[in-house]
Amino acid sequence: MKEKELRRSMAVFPIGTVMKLTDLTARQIRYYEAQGLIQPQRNEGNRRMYSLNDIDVLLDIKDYLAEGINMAGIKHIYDMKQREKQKKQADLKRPVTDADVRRIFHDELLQQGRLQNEQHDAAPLFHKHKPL
Amino acid sequence: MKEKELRRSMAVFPIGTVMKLTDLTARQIRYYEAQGLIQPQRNEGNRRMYSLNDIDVLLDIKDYLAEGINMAGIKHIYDMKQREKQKKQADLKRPVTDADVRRIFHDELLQQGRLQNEQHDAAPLFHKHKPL
DNA sequence: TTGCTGATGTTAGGTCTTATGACATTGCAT
DNA sequence: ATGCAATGTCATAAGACCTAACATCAGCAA
Repeated sequence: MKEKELRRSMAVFPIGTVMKLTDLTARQIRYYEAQGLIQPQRNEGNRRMYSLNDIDVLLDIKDYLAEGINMAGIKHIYDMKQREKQKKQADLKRPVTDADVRRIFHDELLQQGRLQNEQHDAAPLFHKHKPL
Repeated sequence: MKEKELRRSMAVFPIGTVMKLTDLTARQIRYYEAQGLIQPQRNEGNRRMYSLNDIDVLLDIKDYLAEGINMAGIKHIYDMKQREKQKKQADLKRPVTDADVRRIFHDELLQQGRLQNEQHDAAPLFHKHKPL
């Protein structure tokens, strides 16, 4: 599985190809990058080069936007995914100590607090269409 | 399997990416195209766009050349592959008749004749390194 | 309504990449 | 030595992409 991941993270597509594969404009793709949702590589000539993973993220963003979730919400979702990934990595690398258990509990409580108070943050989580 | 084939034949890579993935020069890649070994698509701006299949072929060409086989030999190999593929397709579509058997025999005999007389053709089959 | 903000469109000027065609080079094979 | 196969190199033109700035337009707040 390691080689597959590597292939999926190889930066091989210029923005023109990504535009066709995702049906997004260059403006949108660069904007999502500016929002920190993707981090394409650059080639020697300073041109953005995207991986299959990048394309997956862009397609997900499209879906989320279509569902009415705004950038702030999408960023939140990716922050969560990031945290989950890190947690899994850590879990694989060393046994869980009592201190870990306390920390995890603490983190989770913090997380719940954040979610409940979302509307007080910089931007609302939901937007436009499909009101809940 | 149909979708996978489709993906492998999608023209998504510009020549710069292909150069890196295959470690061939643009000159070489275009030359192999001129020899009919690959048929990359063109985008609206007339730029060559390559598929994963194209890249496979290019990597194979590299190997064949490293083995000392020249263009003529490589073309021959790809002609054979082409014929095999067509034969398989045909076999799947209809039962084999006596006429088919005769034709196949005939073709194979012709093929053998060509191989034996290769040195009388335009170019020799083998080349440089690794003499047999 | 008025004004602000988020997401995207559009444009301009500059740089990088690719296309084509020609000529040069290198190594075999005759 | 000659010829051909495979590749290098160069010039010119055109296409793709970059950054930065300003424009638009819908939704929301005051």
